[in-house]
Amino acid sequence: MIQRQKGTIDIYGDVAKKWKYIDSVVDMVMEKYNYGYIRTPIFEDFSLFHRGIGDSTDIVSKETYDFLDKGNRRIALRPEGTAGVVRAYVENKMYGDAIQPKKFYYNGTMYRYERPQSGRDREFTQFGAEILGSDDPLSDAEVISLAISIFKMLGLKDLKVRLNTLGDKESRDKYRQVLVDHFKPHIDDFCEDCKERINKNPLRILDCKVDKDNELMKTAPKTIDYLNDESRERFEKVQEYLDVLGINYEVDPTIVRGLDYYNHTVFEIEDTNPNMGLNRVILGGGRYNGLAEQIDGPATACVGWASGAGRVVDALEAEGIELPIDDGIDMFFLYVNEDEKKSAIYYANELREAGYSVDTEFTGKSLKSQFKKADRLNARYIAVLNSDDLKNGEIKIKNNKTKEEEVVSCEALIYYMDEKLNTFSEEDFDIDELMKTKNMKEEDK
RNA sequence: GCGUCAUUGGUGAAGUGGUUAACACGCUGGUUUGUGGCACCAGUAUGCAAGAGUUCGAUUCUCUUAUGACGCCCCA
Repeated sequence: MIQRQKGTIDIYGDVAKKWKYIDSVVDMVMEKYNYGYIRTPIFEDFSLFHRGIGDSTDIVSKETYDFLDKGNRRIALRPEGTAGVVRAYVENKMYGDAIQPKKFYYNGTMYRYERPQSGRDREFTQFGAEILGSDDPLSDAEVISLAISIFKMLGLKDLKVRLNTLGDKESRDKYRQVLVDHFKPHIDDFCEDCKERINKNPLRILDCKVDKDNELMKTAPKTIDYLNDESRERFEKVQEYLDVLGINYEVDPTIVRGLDYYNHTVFEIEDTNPNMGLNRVILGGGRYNGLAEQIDGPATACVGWASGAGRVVDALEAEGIELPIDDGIDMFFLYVNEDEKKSAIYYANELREAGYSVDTEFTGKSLKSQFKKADRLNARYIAVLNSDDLKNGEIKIKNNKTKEEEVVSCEALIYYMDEKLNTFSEEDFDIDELMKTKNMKEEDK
């Protein structure tokens, strides 16, 4: 049997409805914040992701999903969304557009050649937002606020925003050296991995799981103490804006980014619900003022984040949040013989064109099993077609909630459904009441 | 790339070196010859991830491969 590829998932049924709902919330909130949808290719030239990453991590050597195509081009499946967006920005010379900065969002699949584990697949979906062309601290605060808006809209409550700054390049380099000086003399007390990290990526020692209780961890220098004045003031501004926006956050000096095009603000949002697995971070982002230049574009100040949709689904699950997903169909048609079947497809089609969700059986099974199916589909109404009724130009409609049956004339079927299912029926929509409140508001003015 | 544990029908699963692979749900049909969701009855894996080996004989033991869960590395 042909199986699905390692680290990939099939999403269907009720789970697919969740994903679709998340997508719709993302679209809606992004639009509110005036971020334009951008869609870049899933595969790119390998060097787009390779460039500037260097040998300090395993990223290139083992985690990029790459291959040679038939034209001997080295292709990489995108491991993240930002590089493609920046490439598109540079290639299409968007830095020349009248409206600046550019604000984009994306939502799509990403690929990493990794061993699957909890919260980690080889193909996964991320949505993300980027602001290209602004260095103002407000842009940092805005993207965080945007992220919180999305998660709030979805109903997530157990959120924790962790914030840190790496400072500018000068501060960053200085800090790195101080950190090495701090750990180096005692590195023998640390785990094998940390002995590697001291040379390759010293910032990562800070979030080592093995040595987290080591005394040197607690006394380790903090990025914040090695910022130059400009970087410090910048970080304070970001926090001021977050305060105005009413966003709770906590400054956490262990949040780092390995790649050297990152600077200044970095942040993560995690779901602290105990039902989440070990991988609780549902969003990560930061400022990457160095990236555009690395791919031969003009120096461009950028900030953004990406969120793993799969982990958001996990978080919704962990918090036990029921999404307002419309379930069920408006009408299910039952029939037994061929003439009734033809009427069923005819009227089903009419209702569908009138905007109702309708289904019917392809093969006439027993009435019993058709009733069962109507129940499973959560049909609000059931049309029981009967040759004798049809001869009289009538259809029997059963309300599947109250079990009441009514005989409706065929021509009036759509009007009948309009009356029964119209969401703007007089019961829920009292125009007089609305006018009253409107007038009151106007009086207030 | 490394490690631990797992893989039995449509689903949840029990089980054993030996001629019929429990039980439950679901599904199909019937009791009820066109009004269901209840009840009762019947049917529903020549098959135990794939391949190889050990054996008189393997779903059960061994090895390889694949996949899954979880962890390490890494996490752009």
